[in-house]
Amino acid sequence: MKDIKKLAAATASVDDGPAMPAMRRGRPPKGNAAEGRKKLLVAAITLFSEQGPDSVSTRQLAQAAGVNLSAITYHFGGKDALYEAAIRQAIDDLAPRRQMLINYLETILRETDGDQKALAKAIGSFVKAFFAVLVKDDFPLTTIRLLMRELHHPTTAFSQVIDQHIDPVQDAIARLAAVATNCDVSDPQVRLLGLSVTSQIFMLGIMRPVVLSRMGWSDYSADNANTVIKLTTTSILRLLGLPENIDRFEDNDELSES
Amino acid sequence: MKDIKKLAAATASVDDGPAMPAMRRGRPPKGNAAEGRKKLLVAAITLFSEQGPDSVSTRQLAQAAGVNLSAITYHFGGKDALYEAAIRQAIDDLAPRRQMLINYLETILRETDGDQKALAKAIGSFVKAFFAVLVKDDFPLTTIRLLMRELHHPTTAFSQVIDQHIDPVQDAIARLAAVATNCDVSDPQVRLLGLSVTSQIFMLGIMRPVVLSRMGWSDYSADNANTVIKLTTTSILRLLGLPENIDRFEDNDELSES
DNA sequence: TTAAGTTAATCAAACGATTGACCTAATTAA
DNA sequence: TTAATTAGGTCAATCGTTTGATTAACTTAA
Repeated sequence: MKDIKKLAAATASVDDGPAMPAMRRGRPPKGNAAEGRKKLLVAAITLFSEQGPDSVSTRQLAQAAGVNLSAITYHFGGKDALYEAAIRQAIDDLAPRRQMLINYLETILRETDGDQKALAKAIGSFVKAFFAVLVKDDFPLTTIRLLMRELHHPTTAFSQVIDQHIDPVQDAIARLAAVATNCDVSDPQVRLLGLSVTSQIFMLGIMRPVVLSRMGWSDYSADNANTVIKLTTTSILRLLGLPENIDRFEDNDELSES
Repeated sequence: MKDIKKLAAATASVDDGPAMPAMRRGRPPKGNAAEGRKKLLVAAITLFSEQGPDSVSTRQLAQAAGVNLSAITYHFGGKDALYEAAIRQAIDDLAPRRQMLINYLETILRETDGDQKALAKAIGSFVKAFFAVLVKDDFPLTTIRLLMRELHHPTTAFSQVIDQHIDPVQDAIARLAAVATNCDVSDPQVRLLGLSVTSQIFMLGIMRPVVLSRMGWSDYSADNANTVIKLTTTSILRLLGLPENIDRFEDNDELSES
């Protein structure tokens, strides 16, 4: 009975979607173990960065990963567990860049050493450099979007993202804000200011459709990026109460002629 | 056959969930027509403000509205159509407040008439008044959240929200930003600045879990609100390049009207 | 032999939508 | 005036899909 069914099914072969390199069966050789697991994590980061666990189906995940449906249960135990693993993976993937960012900010603080003017200039350079990195092809936009989504729609993974990604970065930003505003790092206003400054950049991503619509843009490329960088630099310096007389604003801001 | 089934079902009576006032049958009297429609819209605004159409089921909507499942199809044609109707309703519900906000901003512009110092003071008062309104019980937080969600995860209703809610308000803010920075309203920088200023307020809502976690708060009440208002006021004035002379504490705003 | 992993088939639950029976105010016809 | 009809709406039951998860058979390196 069963054998008949199986045979029939074996010859059936419906659609396989996009031609995938056909997962090899059997036990994997020592070196490349749990390959399906990795493929699932990559697919999960991509899909969950756009849609949230409720709106992404296990079948979508499996197909995107080129993996059998049951691999999710086998490797992670279920969809929700896969989501948490993806968050964890995202945090780890970002570790090098996170550390670089923190080091950069610490370096600025160390090298400007309280000189407001120098600090302002360094931050201006930083914003420019940050956006330059942001538009590069290898910038992990998707991974970051996943974490942002988790922060916006918290699940059980929330505190992990806060503890291991947000807090370290925000602490560094707060230290910088403290120096800029001549306040103590422990001052609540300084922490909040750090978030304000950060939101100046992230607002462009979070409210992207609104910004593009308002500006009449279709993306952030070329000239549009320059407009954004110019304003963001000014905004951040102003938020921090730093002088902004550097290379920019040759036009009508400081000297009101009318 | 069928009659037997129906009778059996009639006496079955499983669970009805929370005790609802039991929708009356028959044709409604002239005055109160389409009552179920209205109840569905209210429930839709509430549920869709938190979860997005994909994650809210028709059964959830029907139960929250105290209405039969098929009422959704009957009144709107389907879940997606109900979502669009809810967006439309939200836009209409916000019309009075939207107009008041725009009028308020226009009044500020008219009455300060280019005086930067007066403008700064008026904006300071505005922020204070805005937050005062924000925390009142009748403030339509849920309705606004629905529109924000649509902007963040655009569907077919996106352009409606932009055209009828965002653009009018942002245009008014841009006019104010133009005066504050001595630029032309058509200047892209001014439009972007308007969005920056707005995001200073909305960031508190969008990134609420992050802000609360970073600040060690459980909500925005009392002292926490004061901290927020203080920083937001300063931030907005700085973003607009306006003087922040004002004594932020124990200063009575001229418009105590709410 | 076992350990590690893949695969098609299958399951119960939940999903959006539809149906036909039912109910009553309003309208029309006799 | 009253009886029939229609308009507007509710309701339980049901349909076909999709969902997340499980299973048993299969495959190959260790």
